[in-house]
Amino acid sequence: MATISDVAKLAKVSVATVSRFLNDSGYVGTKSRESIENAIKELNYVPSEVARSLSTKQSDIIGLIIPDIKNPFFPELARAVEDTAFEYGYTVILCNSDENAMKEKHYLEKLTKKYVAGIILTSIIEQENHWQNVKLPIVALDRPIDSKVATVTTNNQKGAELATSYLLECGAKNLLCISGPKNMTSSQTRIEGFKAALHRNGVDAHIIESPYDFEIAEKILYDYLKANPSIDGIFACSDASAIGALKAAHRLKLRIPEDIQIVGFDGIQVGNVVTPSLTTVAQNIYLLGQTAAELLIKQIEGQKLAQESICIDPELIIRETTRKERSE
Amino acid sequence: MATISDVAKLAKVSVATVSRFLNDSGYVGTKSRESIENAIKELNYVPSEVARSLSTKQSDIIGLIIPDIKNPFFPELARAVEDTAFEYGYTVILCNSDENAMKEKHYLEKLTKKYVAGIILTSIIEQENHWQNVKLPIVALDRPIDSKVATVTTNNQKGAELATSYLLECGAKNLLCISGPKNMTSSQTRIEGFKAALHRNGVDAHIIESPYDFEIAEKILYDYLKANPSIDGIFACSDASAIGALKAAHRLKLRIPEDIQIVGFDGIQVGNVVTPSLTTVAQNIYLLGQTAAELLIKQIEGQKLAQESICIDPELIIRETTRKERSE
DNA sequence: TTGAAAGCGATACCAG
DNA sequence: CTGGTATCGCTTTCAA
Repeated sequence: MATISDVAKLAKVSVATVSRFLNDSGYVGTKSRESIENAIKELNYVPSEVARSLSTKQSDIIGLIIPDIKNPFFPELARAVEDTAFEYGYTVILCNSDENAMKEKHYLEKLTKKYVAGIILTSIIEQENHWQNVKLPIVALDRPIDSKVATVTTNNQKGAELATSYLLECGAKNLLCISGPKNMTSSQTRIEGFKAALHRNGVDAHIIESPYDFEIAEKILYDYLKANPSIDGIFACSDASAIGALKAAHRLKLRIPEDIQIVGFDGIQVGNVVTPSLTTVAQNIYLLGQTAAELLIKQIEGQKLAQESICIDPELIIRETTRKERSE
Repeated sequence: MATISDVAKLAKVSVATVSRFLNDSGYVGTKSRESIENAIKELNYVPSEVARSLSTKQSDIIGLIIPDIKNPFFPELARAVEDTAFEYGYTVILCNSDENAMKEKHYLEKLTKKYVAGIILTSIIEQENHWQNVKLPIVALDRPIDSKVATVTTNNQKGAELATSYLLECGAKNLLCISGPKNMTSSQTRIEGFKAALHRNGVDAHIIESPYDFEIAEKILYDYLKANPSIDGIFACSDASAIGALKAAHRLKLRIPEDIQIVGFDGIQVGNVVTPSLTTVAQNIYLLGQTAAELLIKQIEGQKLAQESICIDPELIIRETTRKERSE
């Protein structure tokens, strides 16, 4: 691998001049410029980002910490982050935390060691403040972590209200809400929205908890629906549990949407391919990722954006698990 | 940020000693050890990987270049790579090439600049040899690129034969094969397998081409099945096109598997959630990724594995788009 | 068992 | 416009 001084030697100039040429900083004469260009060609020279990082204490690497890329919500998010990073000349390191605080900490430290430029984080740790030590620019994605940290989320409350009202509008009388894990703020907020919408309509309802996993949700819902046949409308806090509910209903020979209607939350691809296709509150996943990346890059590049938080509206996508019947 | 010399100063030893301590290389006296440990605690010292990289010319970063993380095949693959990397102390940079040679080249160069330790690559460029310049350890994943490069693939031929024979066994008489893009070796190999199985059985069949995208496949298949109602068995070279076929058949009011049977290829999650659930030749995606990562790390750590190539057997997963009827 | 000092490959300040 | 050189933080001989 050729180095900058090889280039300098061959071009018969100093390394300083080559460096200036490389970074378009300061003057470089036409002759110098030319011979440097040739030398670079000839030596097949590629500057070392590592050396540059060491001397500038900066890098163009962004760390992305998410629970699990296998979770269908995250590929699109990761893609959006990567696209945006690419556009601005950054590169992304992918870390799967498995919702595990130890792993999250491990990665945080590891990324710090690498002088990453900044971190985008869907954190499991919503209460502790172990990122206080992290001096880097951070953006919290999907889950807020600290009021001082820039955050990008979906308007969960609004989305849940949208879903719930629509279910009611479609004639559902006996509602069930499938919440996510209790420690997830987003799930809690969705439940708030659910309750608010019910309250406005004077209806009462059940709430049960299930992880965002369609097989587990299917089991839980199978038992629950069997025991509570009067339920005719379900709002699930995730598409995964909505699909679980759909499968459970299938097994119980309930017709969808005639006997029971279902609305999910997230807007992942599978919802569209399942039969009947899932009515859902779709988060704008790509925009979420893109916005987070842009916010981070702004911070990295110096613009202080004092506790800027961005909340993105979701959108109700009506498909086949609900019936529009204007409640007569 | 504290540096190694801060630690040395505080611990009243030399940086060399601290370095030896950090890397467990060479002797460090008990007293030195102790004071170094304290100094590190006190200063909250974290070694800089960048500086280390610069002096050792090594790093613990692995580059992973794939077409698109949104493609349902890749999240699990990426996860396997990341898990394995994590286990061995490496970190992975994710790059989406979009099947675009320019982007692929860009990333290859970018990764080189960063002194990545090695690269795992699902390449679009199967003919050109632009990786000849890349001096780094490389493993080709899913798609072979060069006989000199270690490769991990699924046994596509065998998988296709498995699928085709099974379709025949289930009584299908009039087969259609949906191939992938012509320039993909894996798709070509699957077609070989399809033909081989047919040949053994003296049956003839149609082959059409479709991208690995279920919406496009649905359109193509809708027209094709409409024009060729005699087709009663489909082998798709990807689950995506299989699902497209399934949807098309649905729209044509064909009953599955009574009127038409379908077998896919890949074994992605959605196949299981679609209705009826998809019979498919499942690649062992996780193992694929894990093996590639292990092969790469072995190379990185010095073991020369002259053109080692690993071919992993897929497995037929029988679900609901086929009917087992032992050919009457 | 320890430390001094020479790199690693760039950047950037300061003279010229 | 250009070049010398200190510096970034760590590793690695080589002597002591």
